[in-house]
Amino acid sequence: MQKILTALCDSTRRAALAILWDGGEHCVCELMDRLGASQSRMSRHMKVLREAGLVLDRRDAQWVRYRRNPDLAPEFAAVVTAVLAAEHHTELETT
Amino acid sequence: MQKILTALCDSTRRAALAILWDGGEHCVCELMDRLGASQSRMSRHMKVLREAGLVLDRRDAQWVRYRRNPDLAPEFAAVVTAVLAAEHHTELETT
DNA sequence: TGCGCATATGCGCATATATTTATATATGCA
DNA sequence: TGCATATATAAATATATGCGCATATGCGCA
Repeated sequence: MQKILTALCDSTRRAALAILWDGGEHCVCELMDRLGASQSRMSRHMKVLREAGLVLDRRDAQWVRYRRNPDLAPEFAAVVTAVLAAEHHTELETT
Repeated sequence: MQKILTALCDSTRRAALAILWDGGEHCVCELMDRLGASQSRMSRHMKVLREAGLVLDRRDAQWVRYRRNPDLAPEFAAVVTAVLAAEHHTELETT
């Protein structure tokens, strides 16, 4: 629980989760580009998400592809979904 | 959003929220006792919750009574509820 | 084997956050 | 007014977090 909330407490990590949450696979370089984050920064953030159990990674040739962890306990998945939904909601208001 | 997640990122604050989330009013001294927190610590934690918009306070004689903010936007209330539910769930597992 | 791309990590710095101690403020009551 | 209770806050300190830079590692390809 604590690790998950800590992971959710950073906007770059939430943005990465928002991209991954559809279930697709995305490599670190794609996330870097889309979020405008430096390489080391992106890598570290993904490590936090991985260690919180929110995402899984898989090496594919020279890339590492991240994806949502499908085995995340439902009550934790609900937290992530609620946070992403709330953020999406407020973004729409701000725009 | 950021303030709400920061507020949720501390176990003492989550425990206080769990007590307040039923809608009742509770003074700081009660929260101190129930959570085993020192006075200044409890006061600061409640300030974080208040500034995140999660709770409201009201002075009643020499006490300050805190309660859940009923006007919290539903998408944020959903986040809090999901977090408290997840925590409650894991507590049951651990016990 | 050597090179280049993709990713991870150690290190140091700056900033944020939490905690304790001490003190200040507000209220009720004698 | 003076004291007790309840709460807030300031100062000092410890700890955590995020970041960039440099470097290491893994992989494909020539």
